[in-house]
Amino acid sequence: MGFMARPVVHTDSLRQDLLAVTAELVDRDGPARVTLRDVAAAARTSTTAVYSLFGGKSQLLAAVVDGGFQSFRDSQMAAAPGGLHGLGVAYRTWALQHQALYRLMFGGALAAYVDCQPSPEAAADAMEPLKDAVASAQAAGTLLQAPVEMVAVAIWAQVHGLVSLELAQMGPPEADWAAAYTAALDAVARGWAA
Amino acid sequence: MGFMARPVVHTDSLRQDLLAVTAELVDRDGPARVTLRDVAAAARTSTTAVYSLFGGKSQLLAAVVDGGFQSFRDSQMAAAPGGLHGLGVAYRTWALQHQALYRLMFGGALAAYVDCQPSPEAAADAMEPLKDAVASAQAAGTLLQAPVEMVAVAIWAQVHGLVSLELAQMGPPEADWAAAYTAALDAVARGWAA
DNA sequence: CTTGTTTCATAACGCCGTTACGAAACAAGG
DNA sequence: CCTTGTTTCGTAACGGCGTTATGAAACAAG
Repeated sequence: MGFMARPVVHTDSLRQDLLAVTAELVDRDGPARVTLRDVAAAARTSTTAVYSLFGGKSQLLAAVVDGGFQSFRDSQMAAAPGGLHGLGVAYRTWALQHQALYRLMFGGALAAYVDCQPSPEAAADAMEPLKDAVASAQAAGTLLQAPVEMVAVAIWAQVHGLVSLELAQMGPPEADWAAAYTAALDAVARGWAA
Repeated sequence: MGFMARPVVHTDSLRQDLLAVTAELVDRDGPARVTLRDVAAAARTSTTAVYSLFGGKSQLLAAVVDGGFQSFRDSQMAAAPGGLHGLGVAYRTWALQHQALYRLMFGGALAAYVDCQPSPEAAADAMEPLKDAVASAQAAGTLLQAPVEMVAVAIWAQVHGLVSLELAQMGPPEADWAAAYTAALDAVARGWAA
């Protein structure tokens, strides 16, 4: 009676390979055209690996989304010294550099095409640098005294809304999104000023 | 040699039936779970009708989205007398009353899960009441003098971003979205004031 | 080398969007 | 009235998807 048998190949290293490969395919072909067979082939394994390591396509995409939120949070933390303005600029920069991922992170959850909602903690963690900046500005007396979460979510919604419309190509076709973005950041600064 | 043969059943009336049925299914089950077979069965026809009347599932969903934008524009026009604040309130009201449709209209285009992008004119028409209100406020001297389209798209992005985050259930779990929404509307008014 | 046990790749299943085919439904001509 | 011709659409087949079941592969122990 043997205890262990066939050597394990569905290891955590393969798990991260699958994550990377999936993120790459999402970025190249868009979320809709990513199939488990392609993912498995690109990672030199079979579709079974996705099921033994993630549970299914939904969970795989959800994990990719979570990774996206972590990357996004890192970029926000790196931009934190720049204050609210720096965070806003970094937000759009990251989104434009990871368009397909951003679409999946927010559009996927919105459209509910796949139940690939991020773990709530991932989204909350990504918002923390913004909340800190809001609290700092309030402490410095430059920002209106209002519940931190409310101000933060409103500012987040402003930048997310602009990036979202820009990526969805809504709004006027010849829109100068960069100009609109900076103008909106200024308006936010004035609107929430103490 | 007969000219006309079998009576035509794939008429424009059936076309609108399909639109209504699809919108209903989208609203009940979400866009992901809508299948052509279900749509055809609910409209008492076959899937062929979708192809002869729309061209395929993508165009059917795109038509539903266009109808959504028309309905949304009507609601905005009805709220136009209320000025910018009235438009903002009506925006969220409509979105909450047509959640699945709103998700499809904006999330679908964002995630690119289906190429169901609205016709650019439909989205542009829906923004016209807002642009008019911006122009009026500028003429009245209560709003900052800046390109109308830029101000309008920024304001739209603010309300869209908040509604989008609320529907995607992002942000703090016990958030008071109504309060955040009105606070954001006030901040917008201050930020873009003349 | 055989046995036993675990692990994963292959193949099958059901459902989807899409398309090809043939029956259905009528106008005209004998 | 029946046959012919023409147009139209419902049915059935096809390829591809996510998912699942099955059996071969790969080793430890006896």
